[in-house]
Amino acid sequence: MNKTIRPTESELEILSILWEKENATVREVHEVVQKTKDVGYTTTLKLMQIMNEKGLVTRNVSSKTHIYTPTLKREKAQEQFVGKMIQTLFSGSTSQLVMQALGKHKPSDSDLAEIKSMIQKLERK
Amino acid sequence: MNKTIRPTESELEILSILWEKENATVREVHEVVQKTKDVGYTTTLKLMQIMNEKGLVTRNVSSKTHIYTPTLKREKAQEQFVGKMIQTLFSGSTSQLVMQALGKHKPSDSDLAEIKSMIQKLERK
DNA sequence: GATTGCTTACGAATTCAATCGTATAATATA
DNA sequence: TATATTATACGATTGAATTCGTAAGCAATC
Repeated sequence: MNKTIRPTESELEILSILWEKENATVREVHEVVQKTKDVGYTTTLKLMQIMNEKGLVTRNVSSKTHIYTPTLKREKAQEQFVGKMIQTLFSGSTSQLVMQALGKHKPSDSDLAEIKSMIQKLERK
Repeated sequence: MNKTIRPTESELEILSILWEKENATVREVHEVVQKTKDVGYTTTLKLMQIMNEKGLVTRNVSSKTHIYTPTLKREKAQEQFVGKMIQTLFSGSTSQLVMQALGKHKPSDSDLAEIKSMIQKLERK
């Protein structure tokens, strides 16, 4: 049961927009999508309709313009993708992933502090 | 130019095997693939041929049994996917990715030490 | 009330990943 | 040498993701 739902590339992009906004209309989503991809409005619409069928989102149909809300939790998706990534790209080594991430995209000082305290917590275990 | 080459799911799996072994024949790769997926030999063959066309691998054809070598560097792929992931799944926050990874997949003590020293290096910048 | 502009629904076309069957050549072995 | 094994080449199929055109409804505006 509960087969792992695996958002596709485009679905993930839409989800990320919905996660940011909490919920949104097709047009709102499409406006953001258009900044990176050159696709028509109905494409985004169709995509979101499919996502609804798949259960990735729900929608409020009470007014003419529907409002979409993500059902898949961001944390869930993060877990899924990070796990897969560690396996195939870092041969199972979490620390390798962390090193790569820190090396290429340096976080702010306060974020670094946060990570440090997390490490200390882990060390005490 | 130099459009980003984006390995698909299956291609990534094959690449990860090639990265491990440095280089390998179709049969060697297929033997590993079979442990997880139930697919025919020719499927793996075809996949690797396509990867060759795409330039993801090269092959030495001097003997009957070809030997495949990855051209896409593991580090390159890591960079690509980690970057994308930070964007779509962690709204640009590297530290969030790091926290999630550490939380769900705790590294060994020595790895933790390594990460700590990396953070210290970053803090000095 | 007619026109214009959005919005959804839906079917269809296209593209691409993945899978496999069959033919053919090369090699090993009986 | 004849037979069996193993390899590549290649076409074809399947299924899923993506894209878009068109129709139809509703609402604001002329």
